[in-house]
Amino acid sequence: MGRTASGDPASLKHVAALAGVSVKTVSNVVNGYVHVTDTTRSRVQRAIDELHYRPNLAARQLRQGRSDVIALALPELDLPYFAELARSVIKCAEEKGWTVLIDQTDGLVEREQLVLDGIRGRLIDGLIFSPIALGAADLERRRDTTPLVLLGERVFDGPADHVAIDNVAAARAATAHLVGLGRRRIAAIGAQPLPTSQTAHLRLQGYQEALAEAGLPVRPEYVVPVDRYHRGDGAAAMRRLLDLPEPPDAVFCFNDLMALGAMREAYERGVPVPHDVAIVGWDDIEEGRYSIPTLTTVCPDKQRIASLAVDFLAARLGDGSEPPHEVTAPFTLAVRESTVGRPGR
Amino acid sequence: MGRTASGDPASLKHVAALAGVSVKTVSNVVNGYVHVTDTTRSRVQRAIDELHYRPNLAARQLRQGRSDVIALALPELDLPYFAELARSVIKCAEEKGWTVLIDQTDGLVEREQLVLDGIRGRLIDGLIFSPIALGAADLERRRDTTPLVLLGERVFDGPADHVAIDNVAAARAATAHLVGLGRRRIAAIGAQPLPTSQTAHLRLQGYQEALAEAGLPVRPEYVVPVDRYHRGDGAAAMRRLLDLPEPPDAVFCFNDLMALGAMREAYERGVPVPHDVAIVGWDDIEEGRYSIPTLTTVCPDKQRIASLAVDFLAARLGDGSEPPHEVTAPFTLAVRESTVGRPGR
DNA sequence: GTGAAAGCGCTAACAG
DNA sequence: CTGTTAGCGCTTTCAC
Repeated sequence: MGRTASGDPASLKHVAALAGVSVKTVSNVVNGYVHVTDTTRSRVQRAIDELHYRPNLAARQLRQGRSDVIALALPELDLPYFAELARSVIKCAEEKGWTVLIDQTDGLVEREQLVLDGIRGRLIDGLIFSPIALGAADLERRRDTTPLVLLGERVFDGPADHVAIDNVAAARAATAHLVGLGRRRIAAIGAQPLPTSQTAHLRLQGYQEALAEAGLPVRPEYVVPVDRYHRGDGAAAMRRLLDLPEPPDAVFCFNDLMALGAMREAYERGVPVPHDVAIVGWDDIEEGRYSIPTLTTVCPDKQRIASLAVDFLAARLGDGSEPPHEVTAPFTLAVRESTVGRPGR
Repeated sequence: MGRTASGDPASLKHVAALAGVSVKTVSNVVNGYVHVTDTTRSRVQRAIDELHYRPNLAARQLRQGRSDVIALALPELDLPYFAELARSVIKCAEEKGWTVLIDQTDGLVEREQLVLDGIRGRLIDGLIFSPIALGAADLERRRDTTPLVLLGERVFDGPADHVAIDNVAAARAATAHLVGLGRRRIAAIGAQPLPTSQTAHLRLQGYQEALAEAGLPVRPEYVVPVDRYHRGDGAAAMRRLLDLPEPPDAVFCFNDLMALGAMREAYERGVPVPHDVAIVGWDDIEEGRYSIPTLTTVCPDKQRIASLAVDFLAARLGDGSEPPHEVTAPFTLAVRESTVGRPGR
């Protein structure tokens, strides 16, 4: 056995001593350098195995100035959209040899501010951030220099890369689909009181544009604001809509979770979907492919979004000199039972 | 401006120079030590603010031997059960001042092995691991000394802390519930061909015990194996069951996702749930509270599991000398529409 | 109360 | 091809 008979982890020095070589040689072997004799290599390798040597990443990072760790900051991990996105980001990052550390902001201003302030102190090489509460001003004010890629709406032409989909166009497409089905009393669930929420604002805009195009009025009572984008909020909003003297015959929900909540509420009230009320969601979460009925939805290309974000970060880490990117990821509209009913029936 | 006029991040030395004190004093201020004059403190603080100083966590870790980062290794982040669990773990860890880094294993042997081998170098202080493919033998073989807490089934009395629920009892309760409703042809979805899967084995055992207690036979054709625990697997399994000459009048699915898939399949075949076939799941994911019909399910106390796991790790990090803990978290059975139908109808 | 110096484990630079 | 040295930024002695 080597010097580290007890539990204390072995260092390069221990391995070098056991193998009878210098630390540099061990380092060369560990890092897979070519200029090492096979005999030396195998001798070192044996020492490594014997001591169960693992490189100390903190020391390496201190020396090299990078950790190969990036942070992914998002509101809630148990919101399916973000969970699916996180899965893709982690997968893409892994291909680059990066580890992902998760920051859960709960969409709270102070948490998001901390993330932006670089709370992770040089621990991370880069940050992929999906802001909810923070707006353009907060981002402009940022002093931390950690490379940043923003996910979600394009809030401004700031100093950060940005990956988003065309919210207005997608919202217009979703609403137009309902119009095309002959629906005339089309409501929207997901407006947000806070002016910071670009997402809600843009989707609302697309909704209004589509109505205008169809010559339909925008009825204020058909635009329902919500606090969060959870199932319960969708259900509550639907309750309000169905209580109206003239309830809508279609509802465009700004995310799938609310759409699912709204469908559940319709079911409880005995209102058949899509016959009496058609429902469209947004996010294309797996759940909507198995719900009863299945959910028509706007499909942002999540894998694409994830890979673009990771690629941007990679470019930024390569040489910090490129101009900010802004990219619009593609989307499609998946038409399912919640608007057109069951085929062959 | 201080020495770091350009973008290079400021170090303790820079701050010390600007404030006209030694690095030690700055360190004292940063770490909130008491023995510092108010005047000194404020002077240092001003320098910190001016230079936007952030401590270098890698250097601190190298010196202190700990990073306050833990890893959470689980199969897939977009499986709602794990997403919800991850959320809780991150929240609990945060209360301890820890950051969580996610390792996604996809349930693959090699990935799980890497996690266990301490691939993270000394980057992480501890590991919370939910194994799928690895069994007792692999865990026994582990050489890495990073404190480990296992989530899920108690595969063995090994050298690691363990948090799980009583799978046999919960499976028995779920099956007994179906028996109590008068169902007599009760199937099970989720058996696993691999002998390593303790989870599937234990749940199957509980199912069989409950049938035996009720004097019902265990029909081999009613026990359906699956590859993964996804919605699609549940749907496929249900297809097989409904194709039987004598289809079951109840199905116990080993997780919610498969139950949801099974419900969808029943719907597509025009088989009413729960009238013709009652369905029980396992995990109590949020989705099952809004599905149509809502899903009867075994509810493991996820928050409890998360906090126990984090607490174990904390104890282990405090002084590495305690004996391994094994704790059984509580569970309940949530009875919903998928077995008893809609109340008041 | 504050300062000076050593060293955590590693790799970059330069010798040999 | 391999060895030596220095130093990343921080905290931890130990002086003062």
